Amino acid sequence: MTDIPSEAAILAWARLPRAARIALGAIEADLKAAGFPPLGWYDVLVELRRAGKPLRPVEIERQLLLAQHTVSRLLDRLEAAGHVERQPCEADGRGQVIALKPEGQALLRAMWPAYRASIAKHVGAKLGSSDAEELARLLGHLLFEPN
Amino acid sequence: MTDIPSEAAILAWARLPRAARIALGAIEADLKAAGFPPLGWYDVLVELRRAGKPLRPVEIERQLLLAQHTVSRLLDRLEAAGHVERQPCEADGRGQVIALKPEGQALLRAMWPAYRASIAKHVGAKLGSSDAEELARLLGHLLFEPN
DNA sequence: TAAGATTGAGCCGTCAATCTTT
DNA sequence: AAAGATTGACGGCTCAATCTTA
Repeated sequence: MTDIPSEAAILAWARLPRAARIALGAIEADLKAAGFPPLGWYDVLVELRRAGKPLRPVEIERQLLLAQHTVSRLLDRLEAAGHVERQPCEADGRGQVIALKPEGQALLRAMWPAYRASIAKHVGAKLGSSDAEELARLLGHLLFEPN
Repeated sequence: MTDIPSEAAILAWARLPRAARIALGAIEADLKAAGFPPLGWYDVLVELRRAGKPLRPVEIERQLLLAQHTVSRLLDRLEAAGHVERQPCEADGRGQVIALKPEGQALLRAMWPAYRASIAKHVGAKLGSSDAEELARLLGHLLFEPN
């Protein structure tokens, strides 16, 4: 494996964080204007809902590809806002388990229509549907290829 | 234009910030391990070198798609580290002009081999060259399509 | 020793306000 | 009024250390 990336790889790399920052900024601005919290909250809550049961913080970390301390502080805020609850973990005394509260479920339901519309506006409208599929596929390579 | 994005658009959106965060984190970790500063520094310096002349902060903002205050603080650090110099702007008394110093040029030259190798490892190695081209093209849609 | 999780300190980006010049 | 740029206060992420249990 060479140390010299192709020109195409360099260009793709240069655009990747920029495109992510622009889209994320635009979508978060929409949500904020509608009175909603940052997307990190949504990501955690939706993960809990998908699981259908309380999760360990370490499971959330792996799913969202976030660092331990980042998740820990995110959970601080979510708990303070009443969306989740930390419970002792029966299976492992070191750990805890994070339970989704009804308030968190309600937040997910309230946010989704605005979030969905913002995705349509800032992502969907800029890509044909075959382009969107292709983009998802290529990003998947970056996410799932082993180092 | 609909408020309902396609499933493909939703998936592409979900992966975009995650892929960017993973790649950025991995590349910055490599650079940091080699004793180099964050990539934001490189981005600003390379923009100044490409221009071949001092730039206004507002030009840097537009090129890097960053906010005014973000660039202002980045320039604080770059100036404190001796890589750039703020000069008064002759054409517009409100503004300034940012000049690249030899130390900044030297940092660019020193960083590039490590940076390039890290791009190859974390981006190039995960995409075939036609995939890299395609990814760059699709990200371009997200970046350059009007709102 | 290693793994799950938290915490204090510090850095960086953001918000809102401000200043100067156009 | 509007545009370029900066600044104090603050929120959130990161680093390194720490604690507890496996």
